[in-house]
Amino acid sequence: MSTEPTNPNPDRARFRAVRDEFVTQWGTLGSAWGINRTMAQIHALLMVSTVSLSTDEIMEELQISRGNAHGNIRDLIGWGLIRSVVKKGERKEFFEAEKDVWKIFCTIVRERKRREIRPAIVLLRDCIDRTEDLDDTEAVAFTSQAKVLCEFVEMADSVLGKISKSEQSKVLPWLLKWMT
Amino acid sequence: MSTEPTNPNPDRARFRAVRDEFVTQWGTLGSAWGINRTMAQIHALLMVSTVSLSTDEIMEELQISRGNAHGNIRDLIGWGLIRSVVKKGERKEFFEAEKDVWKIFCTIVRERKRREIRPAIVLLRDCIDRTEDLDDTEAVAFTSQAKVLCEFVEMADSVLGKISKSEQSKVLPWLLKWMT
DNA sequence: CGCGGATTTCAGATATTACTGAAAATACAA
DNA sequence: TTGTATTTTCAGTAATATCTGAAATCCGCG
Repeated sequence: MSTEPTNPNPDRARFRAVRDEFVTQWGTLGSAWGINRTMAQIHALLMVSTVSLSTDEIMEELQISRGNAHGNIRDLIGWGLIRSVVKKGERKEFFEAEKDVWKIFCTIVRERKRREIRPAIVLLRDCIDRTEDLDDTEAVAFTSQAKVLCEFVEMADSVLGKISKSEQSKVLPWLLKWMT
Repeated sequence: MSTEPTNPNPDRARFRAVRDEFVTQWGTLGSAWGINRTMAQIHALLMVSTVSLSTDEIMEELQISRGNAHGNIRDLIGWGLIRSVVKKGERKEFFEAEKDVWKIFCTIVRERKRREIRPAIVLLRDCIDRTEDLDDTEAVAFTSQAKVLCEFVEMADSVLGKISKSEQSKVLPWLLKWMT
């Protein structure tokens, strides 16, 4: 007899390994986009989970503390990327992620617009307001560049707004057609 | 007579104050997008500067060390957002930023595609490959979600590729028209 | 060569961000 | 109300990312 116990379910083990790698790597990718690694991991985990998970299950899967899990779960709810669901007969909260990629995309776009694009516009407008009346060469160039940037960001803001308010069924085919 | 010396050039002082705030805030915004604060600040500084700046001038303006300035300047060159220029009669390097917003946008899109979108596609394809043959319910759901994500990211990749290869003069008016 | 200004490197210091874990607060059933 | 499961908070700790500054290297010039 072998000293190595035979793996009782190699398929399941393989699935777990791949899923874990996905969750881990998704976390890494998230940090490149300014998203907290753990938050991206929890999101990834819930996106590919068929059932809703409790805080304890998330803690166990990702080997993280309660406080960490809790905070990041709340943040994800704040972003609108996951929601809490009540299971009958269960006292604790369970969480599930939106699975529809288009909806996920629109949610992220909306939140980024609100949290980062808007503040950029406010900053640029303010810079323009406070330098428009100056006539020093440097100042004029500054104001002019700020205006160009501002117009661009404002345009991006409205385009993203339009897209995120559209139906997937209207935008996607149309994008695909335009892409050829 | 006043103890406060009269400011010799209030306009210039105001301009400096606004520009400094712009540079600082742009750095903050950058970090929300996963960009090193100092790198974003150097980029901001060069974007609104009418003249090219040396490493020493950048160090002075942002009050940072030589090593810090140097590394971030190299990174910006790596992104293609700034370039070094030689001034005749000067031994040291000077740097200037691309000022055209559309070009800046396309450069960032191209680099993000290469550095972050492509790796995501590789990850997703790999996850799909390694789970496609499994028939456990969980695994099937995982593969299916990975496929949906992958298709979406691939589509985003091509759309962004198309846009960043287009002429501003072709895309912008067209976007504006579509937006109304 | 050898000098001197400019650039590059990198080990150690610092700052920032994220995480832990236990205590406090809360919610709910009996 | 009281006991218990669950959630929330947060001070302290850890991990990571960033920065400093001095030494090493590079490079054009006489």
